[in-house]
Amino acid sequence: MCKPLPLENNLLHDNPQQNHLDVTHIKSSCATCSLRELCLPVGLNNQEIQILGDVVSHKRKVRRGDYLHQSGLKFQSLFAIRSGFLKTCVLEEDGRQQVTGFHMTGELLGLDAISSEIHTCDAIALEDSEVCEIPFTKLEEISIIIPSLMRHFHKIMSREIVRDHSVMLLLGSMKAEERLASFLLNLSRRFSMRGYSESDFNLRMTREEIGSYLGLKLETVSRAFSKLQDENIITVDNKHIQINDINRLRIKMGNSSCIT
Amino acid sequence: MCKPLPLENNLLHDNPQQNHLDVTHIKSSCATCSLRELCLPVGLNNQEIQILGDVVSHKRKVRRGDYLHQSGLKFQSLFAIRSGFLKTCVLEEDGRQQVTGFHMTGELLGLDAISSEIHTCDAIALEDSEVCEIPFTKLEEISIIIPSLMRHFHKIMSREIVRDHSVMLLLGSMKAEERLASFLLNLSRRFSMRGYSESDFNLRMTREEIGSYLGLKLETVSRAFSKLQDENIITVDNKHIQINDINRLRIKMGNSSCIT
DNA sequence: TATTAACTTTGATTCAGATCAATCAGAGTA
DNA sequence: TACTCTGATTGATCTGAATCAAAGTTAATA
Repeated sequence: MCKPLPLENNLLHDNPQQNHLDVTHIKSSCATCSLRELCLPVGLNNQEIQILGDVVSHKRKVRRGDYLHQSGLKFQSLFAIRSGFLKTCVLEEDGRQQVTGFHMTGELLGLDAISSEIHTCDAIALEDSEVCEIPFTKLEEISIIIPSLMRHFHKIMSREIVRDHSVMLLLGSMKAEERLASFLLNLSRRFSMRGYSESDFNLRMTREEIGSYLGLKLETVSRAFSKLQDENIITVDNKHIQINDINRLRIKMGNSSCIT
Repeated sequence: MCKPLPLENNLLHDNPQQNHLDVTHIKSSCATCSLRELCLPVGLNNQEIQILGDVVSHKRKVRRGDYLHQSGLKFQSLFAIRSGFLKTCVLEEDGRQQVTGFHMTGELLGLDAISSEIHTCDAIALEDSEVCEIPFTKLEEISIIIPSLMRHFHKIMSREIVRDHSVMLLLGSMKAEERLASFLLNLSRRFSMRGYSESDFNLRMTREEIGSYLGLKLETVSRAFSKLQDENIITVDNKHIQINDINRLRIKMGNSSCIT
């Protein structure tokens, strides 16, 4: 545990090249553990790490199926995922629901709640997970003391906006199979960044949840899986996915016939 | 000109109640003009206004059809819209395009570019517009001096994330007519917040651009307009829209028969 | 003002994905 | 071991939106 993984949506990376600081001097308590992920490559000195450590101290476990936070509740803290896998979803009064994201180690949850100080979506663990709670007021306070942290935080928020835009592109202009290909490639890349196989992984979510995220019905998701398997691009065994030909999968995503 | 409008996605409003500061002492140069929108209700003192004023000094005009910024170019500044109307859109190598938003007075553009310091989308004026350029590095610098400004900036970024999530909900789970209803209600509210009629306005964008934003083809958009007109909910005369029954329009948006 | 180009509407047809339905597989649980 | 429940697959059918096509309208420009 506590290995310094390369992560994509965390407070950790400004850019990948800055990834080599020696932090072996940090005691490996669990709080500090996530701290390493949070502050590592921002280039903090010991004193700054100490300051940040006082903020990011509270750890929390979320069992599979439980809420990390719920829409409508007061916002206090951001959550940095230490381990596990969660989904976020918004839902309307009329019961309409939309999965807005799947989140894994190193990613930061709760950004949407900053504006109104009330959570606007639910975060639910898809497997037993661990998060570090980061009281937001305190984070803002120390941002003033540690400008590089502030800068990094801004980048994380911005990255979330970019991600959302690419989901909008997907939902607005891709066909079912293209959406699934895009989804698998995204997961693949994120697993790979964390040191796991990019071509062999287990899905944590159901077909229905994938469908919600991709704007498709579960049957359509299932059919798209089968289609990709028939073409020998992937191998599907329930939740276990193997990517046999990642290039062809990329082509599946890209070559829209409808270049409207 | 330079009237202090109530705006939704700007540096101005923390919440609507804070809207009554006397800023008549500020000289009404055009830069300061946008400044009033930018800093007003964050509760800054004169000295702080001065500091901010030095940052938000450069004004820029964008003629209809011109780019404010283009995907791929280096990011330097955020842009606060002083007047006019713009669209932002992302496009893939394969020509796929997606309008990610329509933006009006008081809104802030360029947030997506903070993460990579390169613009990830195009911003194009749909009518002659004026923006204030805000060098981002400087904004971050003065955020350290003026914490309430930083806090406000975080809320703006967060609000953009919330907005994107609601577009994802729209694209992922609404039918054509519901999407259009939702779109019109959103415009209506935003015009209304700026002191314009909520029930009578002119669209700045084409059916095709609406379609791109809503994940529909232009013909479908046109048909949805006609349908709403046939039901006497709205009156459509090309780009001129009148909402005759805003409640029924709300129902159109909400009562999905497909509560899956 | 005439001419052209861009945009909008409407109709006919097609098709991708939703819906309905049945079966199957796997994970718990009694 | 059987039983139940949830989730996945596959087939048949239906439907909303895309596509194709043809006018009609508006705005831009000479």
